[in-house]
Amino acid sequence: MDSRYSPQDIEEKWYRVWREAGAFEPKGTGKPFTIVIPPPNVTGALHMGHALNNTLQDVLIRFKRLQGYRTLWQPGTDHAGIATQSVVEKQLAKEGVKRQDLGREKFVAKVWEWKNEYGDRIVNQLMRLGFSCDWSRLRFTMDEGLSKAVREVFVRLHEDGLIYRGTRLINWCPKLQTALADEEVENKESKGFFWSIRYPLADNPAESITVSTTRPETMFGDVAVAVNAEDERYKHLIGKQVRIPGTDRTIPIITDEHADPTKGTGAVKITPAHDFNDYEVGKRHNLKPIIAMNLDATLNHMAGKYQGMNRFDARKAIVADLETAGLLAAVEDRLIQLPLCYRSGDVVEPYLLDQWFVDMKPLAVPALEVVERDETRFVPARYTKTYRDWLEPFKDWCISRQLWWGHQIPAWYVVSETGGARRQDTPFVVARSETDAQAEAVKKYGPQAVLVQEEDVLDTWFSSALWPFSTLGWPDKTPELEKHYPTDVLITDRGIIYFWVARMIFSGIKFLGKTPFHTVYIHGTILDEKGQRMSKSKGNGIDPIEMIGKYGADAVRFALMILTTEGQDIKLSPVKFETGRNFANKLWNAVRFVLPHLEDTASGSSNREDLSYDDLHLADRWILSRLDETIKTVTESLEPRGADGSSGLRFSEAAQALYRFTWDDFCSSYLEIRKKVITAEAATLSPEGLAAKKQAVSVFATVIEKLITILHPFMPFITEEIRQALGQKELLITSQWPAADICKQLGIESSSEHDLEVMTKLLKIVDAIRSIRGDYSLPPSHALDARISCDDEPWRKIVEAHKDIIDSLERVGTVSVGVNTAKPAFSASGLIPEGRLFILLEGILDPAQEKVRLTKELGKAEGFVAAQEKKLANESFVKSAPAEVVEGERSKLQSQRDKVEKLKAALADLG
RNA sequence: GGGCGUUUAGCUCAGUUGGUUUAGAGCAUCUGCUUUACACGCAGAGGGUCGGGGGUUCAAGUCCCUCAACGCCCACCA
Repeated sequence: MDSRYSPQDIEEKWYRVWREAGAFEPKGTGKPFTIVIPPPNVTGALHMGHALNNTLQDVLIRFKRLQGYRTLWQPGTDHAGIATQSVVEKQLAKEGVKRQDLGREKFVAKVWEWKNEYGDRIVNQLMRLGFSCDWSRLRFTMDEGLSKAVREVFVRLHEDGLIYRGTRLINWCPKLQTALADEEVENKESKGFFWSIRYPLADNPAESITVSTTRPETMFGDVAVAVNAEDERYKHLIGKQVRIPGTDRTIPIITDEHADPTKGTGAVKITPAHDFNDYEVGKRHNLKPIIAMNLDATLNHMAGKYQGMNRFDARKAIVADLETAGLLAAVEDRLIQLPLCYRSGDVVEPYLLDQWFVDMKPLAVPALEVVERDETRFVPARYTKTYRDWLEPFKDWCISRQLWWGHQIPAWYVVSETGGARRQDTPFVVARSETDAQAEAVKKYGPQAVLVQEEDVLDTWFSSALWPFSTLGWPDKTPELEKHYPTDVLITDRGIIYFWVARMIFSGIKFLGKTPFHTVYIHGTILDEKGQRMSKSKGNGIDPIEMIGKYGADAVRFALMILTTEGQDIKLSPVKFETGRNFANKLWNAVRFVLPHLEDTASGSSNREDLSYDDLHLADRWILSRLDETIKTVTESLEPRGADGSSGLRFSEAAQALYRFTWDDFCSSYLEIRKKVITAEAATLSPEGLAAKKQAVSVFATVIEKLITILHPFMPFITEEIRQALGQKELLITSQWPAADICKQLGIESSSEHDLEVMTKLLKIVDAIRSIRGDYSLPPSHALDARISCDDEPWRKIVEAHKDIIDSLERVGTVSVGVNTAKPAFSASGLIPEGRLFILLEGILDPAQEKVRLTKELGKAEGFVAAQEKKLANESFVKSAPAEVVEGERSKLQSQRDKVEKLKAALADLG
């Protein structure tokens, strides 16, 4: 074994072994535990967000697998409608080809080609991190099975009257030429203008009403001017007609509550086809909307001379013309919220169009209830509010997209009913297949019915919403569905609570009658070291694959886990992975150190049954009880939902417990104490010595075996490698999670508290010696003579019995242990529990320095005593605080008083 | 405009239901180490009074109010 752990050598090997062993597949008759992966886009490349998100899932899955659950981590990818279509379009553009040149069928074939060629990239990248997804069950949202689920859901929702087609004002992306859902629009603040325009009265052009707008180019779609009924300024104008400048068209002045007298001029133009508020106003007043724009965001025939101009050029031209005509009353700078398409970044136009919608209220109500009833819980809990606030307004979901890549809507227009053409009033049938559609159309409209399928595809999120059950085979009744739905925990980021989480919950309830997961864990966002989001355009991303190459997959995983505290964003920089790498190296070396002795005593974990309480050294008992504590902490921290209903998923806490135990307790203390015994040359030992060595090695083997098991979810590769090095044949990944009962088994439990106490005190003696060594900058080569003075005989006996612990942790020449011994000349004093410590420093001791050191400590102790005395002198404290708290404070005071006395004595001794 | 989060050593962060820590860790800094598992290491040390202000309480980093800074999300661009 090399002194440096080289992850590169073993990661690929173990991943292959695990896969060949089928270790990732659900097995056995244990209780199922299921996680569905948030499917990455097929176009995606692995980023740190994926690394974090999936490491969390893998930690849980491996933990539960070791606990004996029948685990399924269901993987897959998302077809990502717009994103994927854009990628392929861009690629074609390089060859000078437009998708329209190819036609729909050929273009879609091209996208499939692209998917088949590059779609596995992200999957392969996920594998590099060791993720134990059941890859044999890899799914894609456009697979035949999942598409079947999509059609089934569409048909059923339609049958239930929850899907309808209608003309509504929707968000239109002119660049992508498709409708968008509300959540797909991002508002961004931007500089703009607020123009006030005079609309002359029809019957008296000398008089006018001034309206204010940020979008003058929509004026050709105006159908009214609204004022507030209470607004004195305009009362005399209500009911009159005004002429839209540049046209002959006149519109009425109406009253509506929407007109706010405090905003602008108080009079507002009403453009129902191009503004969401105006749309509502128009409905209230029965005003027919007028569309003034084409789908490519150029003005249409309503705009007269501006026809054909794009919206931004037209705006400039119109404003200039108004100014010339003297109709521009005012111009004001203004910050406006520009609605942008989340994919293309183009300015979204509200547009009146025929689209398909899902009626949300009947679906949302039960989805709110499961959260109310705690059947699904958000961690952190605050996201419950985010979820609720989004669902509660019950806004219908626009699900149709004018794209080619996606699930084509399973609706067929009976064009034969409208003269062979598809018109707005053409009837349609919705069915699971074209054959079914045909049959139904024939039944309804006769044998001459001619069908044309709806061209629109469904919103990508429509299929992702079904992910927890479509991936398991629904609508078929598969064994997987039977066992693994509902799933357990969903782990994702806050960005897709609306898009995805909410929709999975209502879909799961609607079609399977149960919420799809009991816990939704929302992790933080990975930021760069300055706290900015990582993005391609900023170029501030950290590539996980590069980090794996540099530090190893285990190091990347471990660092991310130690940084994951509930819901907190993570400021990341490459140096953070050093923690993980160093930790792996530490563990590696501990094993490397003891391994030869495991072999030469043949006391590997296989024949450990001879471990018995009587033979155990104090350090053995101590490390075993620390191990039990660590097992308990890690187990409880990882549990998603404790028996008492408490939330676990404290990843950082678990990782830190493992780190501390391994580094501080196991390596720094335990191994150092037992080093001599463990490494003693077997051939030179007496029978007793050999037995002691075997004991020590057995304890080491026991601890390391349990330790690598509970560490395995975090660092799967190195732990599997160590397991094999220990001579175990069975794979660690499918072994057993340990119970925190080793001490109990060995009969240590009854005395463990005392052991812990003694050990802690002994370690404090070592600390005191080391502290003096440090203060005098004495190198380890300088062996110290230590005199330990105990306050009483029983304690002296214990210290005497465990002198070897002190000796092994600190280079001492002689250690003598007495009771109330006098301070030797030329010695430095140290404070230890139930005693005093003297280090002989003849020729080294600097009384002045010693005085400074002791005085400083005395000051601290005296300050504490004063504070404690004051506290305990406070009658209301003694009266109101619980007895044990008061008692605790009293004993603290006592021990500090003791300390003060000893320090004073030490100072007096200095002379 | 509304909602949420953050503010604790130079930096990055822990700190459960207020009281066993006179505030912890890692990194960085300083000192001493070729101690034969590990310099991706060992030992020691310095460094915060917990954003500001007010309040509740015997007791507050921990609860309440308020102010400030930073960040995120949502909101009809009249």
